[in-house]
Amino acid sequence: MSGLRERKKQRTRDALVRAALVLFTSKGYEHTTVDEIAEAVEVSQRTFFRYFAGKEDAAFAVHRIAEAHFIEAVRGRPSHEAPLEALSRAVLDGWHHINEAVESVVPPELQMRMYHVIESTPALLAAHMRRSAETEEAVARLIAEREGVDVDVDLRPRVVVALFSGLMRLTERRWGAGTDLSVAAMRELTSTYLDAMGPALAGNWRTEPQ
Amino acid sequence: MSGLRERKKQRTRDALVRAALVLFTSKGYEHTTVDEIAEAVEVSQRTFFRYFAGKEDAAFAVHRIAEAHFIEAVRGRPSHEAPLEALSRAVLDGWHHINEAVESVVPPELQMRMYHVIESTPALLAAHMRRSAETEEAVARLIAEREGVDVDVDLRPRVVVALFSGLMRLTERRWGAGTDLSVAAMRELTSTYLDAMGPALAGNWRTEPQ
DNA sequence: TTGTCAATTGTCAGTGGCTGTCACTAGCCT
DNA sequence: AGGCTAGTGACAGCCACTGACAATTGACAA
Repeated sequence: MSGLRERKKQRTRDALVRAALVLFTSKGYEHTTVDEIAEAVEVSQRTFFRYFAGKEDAAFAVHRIAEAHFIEAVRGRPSHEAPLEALSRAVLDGWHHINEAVESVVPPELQMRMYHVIESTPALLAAHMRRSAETEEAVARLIAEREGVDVDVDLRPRVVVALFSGLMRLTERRWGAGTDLSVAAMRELTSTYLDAMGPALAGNWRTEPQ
Repeated sequence: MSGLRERKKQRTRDALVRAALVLFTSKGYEHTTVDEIAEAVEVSQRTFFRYFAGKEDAAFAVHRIAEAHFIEAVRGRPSHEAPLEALSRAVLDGWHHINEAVESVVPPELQMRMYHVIESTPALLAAHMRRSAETEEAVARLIAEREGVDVDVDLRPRVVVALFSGLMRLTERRWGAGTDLSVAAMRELTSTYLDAMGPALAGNWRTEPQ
């Protein structure tokens, strides 16, 4: 199964991710060079690029795990839940499981700080948003499947997901801007914003201030 | 007013934008080097970087104009319109004016093809989404002002804008994926997706298929 | 006009991300 | 044991981008 070769490879990869995150969160993403990451793990720069497509790729190594878990969480929602409900619960319930999966590679606190770095580094934020857009497409297909409609004919799957994603990006942004970077804070923000959806789409805000 | 110096600068800048767009749309963004752009306008590479923060910045020179126009369009909406209505109309009506403003710098057809390049170039798509996020914040403040609420207390401004933006990104993506890159096509897609908002958020899709 | 100042530009040198190539080492398989 | 090959290091090179300094040129006053 897992020969010496493969295990060594996995260890090198994990070490690179950890070293990268430690450096990114301490000196900042842009002020960290690939050479420094490679040196910290005692491999050549060339080897770093054999594991990661680029510096950016290393920054999202952990994030990738979280995304995969979110998709699985959506897939696991009981089919009687309405689309928006399923998405909301997948996010709210998913956070704990995501953290479990992640901490086998890096300490959770490091990952939380990395979120902050991503949010405050333009290049990483941009990459993050593009990645989210890709996830969006996958989730839209999932929702379509759940509801038994054709994603290329019925607009609703992509529309709910687009609306939901817009809201989640807002939540992330507000979470990153704050000081409480805990999972609990994220959960609370998420439901607060979800609850604000209805009122925000209401026709007239002035007759009934919130 | 506009001395020789300033006019010359403007001409150089416009020439750089045009050269960049022509090259980006013909050879692709990544296969175009800054040297080539500079050479096409007969300035040094260093000069290019004095006009633009980077290659990416040149790619969005036109886009920037469109964004500013959208914000103005929102500001110009009569105050009796509900927030979502104002945003929708600003986009739908805005397209024509945006095109007018843009064509003084580059031919509209070139700009349309550039949209396509942005949509299909990961690095540019990422940058585009980050830029949109910044616009989002500005629009949220505008809406808050319109409705006379505090953007840091009332969640609704940011929420409508987040939802609306999610939908607009979806529209852009679908538009870019299609073959009809006309303004008319964009307008039609926009209202189609806007109309799908209600049904998509409805609790149960199965009882009443669309 | 002409001299002076300041803005604009070109040149040069250097950093850092990223890639291709090639030889070498170390795990794997018969 | 010995050949095979994945993984690696070393080196060279491309390109985006930046800082420093010198040359040029428009602006403006004497």
